[in-house]
Amino acid sequence: MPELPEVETIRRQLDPLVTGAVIVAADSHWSDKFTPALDAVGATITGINRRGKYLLFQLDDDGDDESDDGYDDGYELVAHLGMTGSFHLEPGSGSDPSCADHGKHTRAVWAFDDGRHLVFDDTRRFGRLRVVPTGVYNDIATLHHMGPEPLDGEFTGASLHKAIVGKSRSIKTQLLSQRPVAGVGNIYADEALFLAGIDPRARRVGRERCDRLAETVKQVLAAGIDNGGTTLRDYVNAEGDIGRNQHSLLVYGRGGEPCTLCAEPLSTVVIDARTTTFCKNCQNR
DNA sequence: CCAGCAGCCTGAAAGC
DNA sequence: TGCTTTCAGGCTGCTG
Repeated sequence: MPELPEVETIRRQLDPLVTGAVIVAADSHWSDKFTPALDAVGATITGINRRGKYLLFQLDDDGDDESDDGYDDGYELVAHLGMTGSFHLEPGSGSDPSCADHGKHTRAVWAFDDGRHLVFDDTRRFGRLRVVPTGVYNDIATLHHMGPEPLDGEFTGASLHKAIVGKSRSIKTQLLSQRPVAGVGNIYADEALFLAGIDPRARRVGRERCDRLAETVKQVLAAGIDNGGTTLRDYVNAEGDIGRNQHSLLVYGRGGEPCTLCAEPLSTVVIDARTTTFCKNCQNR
């Protein structure tokens, strides 16, 4: 389940390898979640950015701006990995890409002018692809309303508090909404709430606790990146390797095990259909 | 506008 | 040649 650290790990690996490549052909799974892959044909990849859990492949549409459509800044291939998405490159695969020639769960393939293929696999098909004018996210609701990047300085206890004050949903639900802060998923939400001493079911979190939570969100995401992401089931980076951060998790997936702070058994509850692990003793509502 | 929830997906694991 | 049920969950789109 790729969250910000996993997506950032992939971005860092892929960016130097695909920058400058020209997409000469593409193929995709029939679902309209993936057919937008074909819209990138003809473009040159000028780099990869990331916003929250979304990868943003920057596309230069070859200088053909005669249409004067107001989108001189080019386009972006927006990719969300969903639960099980992954990217990798295959060398020298030719200019006639076909998903069927790759893995059983390959959902999109882009052929480059040098013969390499960029391959997107996604077993459960929770991922999505779109090509949009750069920065125009009106049709991608979560991206359009995305909160600040957690590691770039804009995200603070004050901004977190401002984003959640007056809302009645649990703090964990709000973190997962991507609106108070970008890129936090189930694993890192549980970890950050544990370190901040906040019960994930809490519906009122004051300013001081927001200060703590903002710090622990940054802490767990930065550690996740340093460790190359968390692999519990499916996640692999662009080189096919698993992450190492699963060895650093303090609560996620450890229901029933002793809390590392007080040794009481960790509790498991379901919040919004997501398994949630926390310590009733160390985390307060 | 917000809160809540069904639906999308497949394979691994558990249950019988 | 085991079948069935449960579980994992990010996001979309609908309802109230």
